Amino acid sequence: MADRRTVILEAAARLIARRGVRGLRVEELAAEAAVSTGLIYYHFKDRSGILRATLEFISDRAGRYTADQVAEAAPAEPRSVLEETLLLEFQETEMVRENSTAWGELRASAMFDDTLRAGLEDATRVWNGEIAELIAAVLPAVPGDPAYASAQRLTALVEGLSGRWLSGGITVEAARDLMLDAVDVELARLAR
Amino acid sequence: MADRRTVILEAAARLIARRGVRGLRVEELAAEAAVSTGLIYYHFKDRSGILRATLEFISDRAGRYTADQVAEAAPAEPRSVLEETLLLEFQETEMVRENSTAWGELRASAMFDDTLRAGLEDATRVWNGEIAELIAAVLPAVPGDPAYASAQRLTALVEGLSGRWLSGGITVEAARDLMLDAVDVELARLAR
DNA sequence: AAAAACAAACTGAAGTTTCAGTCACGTTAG
DNA sequence: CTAACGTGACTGAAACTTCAGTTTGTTTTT
Repeated sequence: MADRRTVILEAAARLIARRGVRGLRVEELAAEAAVSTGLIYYHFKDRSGILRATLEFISDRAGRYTADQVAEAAPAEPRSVLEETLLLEFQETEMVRENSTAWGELRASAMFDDTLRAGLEDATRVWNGEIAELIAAVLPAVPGDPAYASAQRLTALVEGLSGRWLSGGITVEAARDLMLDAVDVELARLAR
Repeated sequence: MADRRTVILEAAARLIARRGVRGLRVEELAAEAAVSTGLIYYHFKDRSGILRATLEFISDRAGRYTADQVAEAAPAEPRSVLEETLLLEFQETEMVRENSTAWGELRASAMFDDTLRAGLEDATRVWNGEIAELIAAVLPAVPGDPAYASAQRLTALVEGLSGRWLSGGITVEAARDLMLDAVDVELARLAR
């Protein structure tokens, strides 16, 4: 098993997904990680330190699983790579749900906690960049700027749709359909 | 001045926008509304009752200010009515920022609080319906279903972009530009 | 028209619970 | 040996909720 620090972070991600940042109790985190509260303060300065570290942990993990799954798949046309990558965020698996929920929570928390903003922005920029590159792979003729704008819209839409999915407003399937159409719409526009 | 119950709700919206749902303290709410803590429990059963009532209050108010501002404006082409309506959510005014922030907070909270979901879904459905109608006004030939799907994408995008705006990721101007292009993209697709 | 009864709105301090953070004291690996 | 790792009971402040009682306004009685 991973070292205790990692165990704590995994537990934090799980708990944030289940109860939200607002509902994260240090004592409960200790129980979930099967660890003492003292150890948590040994590894992380304070509650907000836990959150910051968890954000980093989650975005690392998200980056890893998207990269993995895309690499795993048979070499496909650029377009379906783009679609698959965006759709990875809409799956009924524990890890995706966990990551998405926690991500949404941290995004929401960042509105009131400056210390979270920097990390969130970096992660968002990286994500936008990845999507922009995938778009460029589909339409090499398109200059970078419009592609990046499309990427911003698509990733923002992922977040918006995730919010609705996770708060019970729509099903994963509906979210996937809406997302696919959005890709279609954006590419058609860029191709013009 | 409005009755005390309303005063409390206005104060709650202000405070949620300033400190977040998690940061809402009943005592602070009492102070902000210039009211005793007891009165809050007199009008709302408990803390979560405050949140539920505030959600309702906010979505009513949002409905009102969009309707008002659109009605106020000189009769315009349907297309710009649609654009204006969506852009109303991206303004650097106190009330819009307040509504958007509080809305985002409540959406996030709904992921973990079932009692908030119903209200949120209703409000979302109404909003989608309004946008779908505006789309139909621009393109009367388009059947309702695709128009509603476009509306869903556009409102989800509003939420996604709002999240980024309010957590400092992008400026209002950037959000507005991205939004306008999204309208363009969606309409172009529907017109096909 | 004055008094009495009643109800709704409201107060603020006290009771209770919850929770982040600490500390004195083990345990283990190098 | 010792430094890093780890424990869990404890603390104090802060927060939610309750409640006994006051004020204000309305209705009924005499």
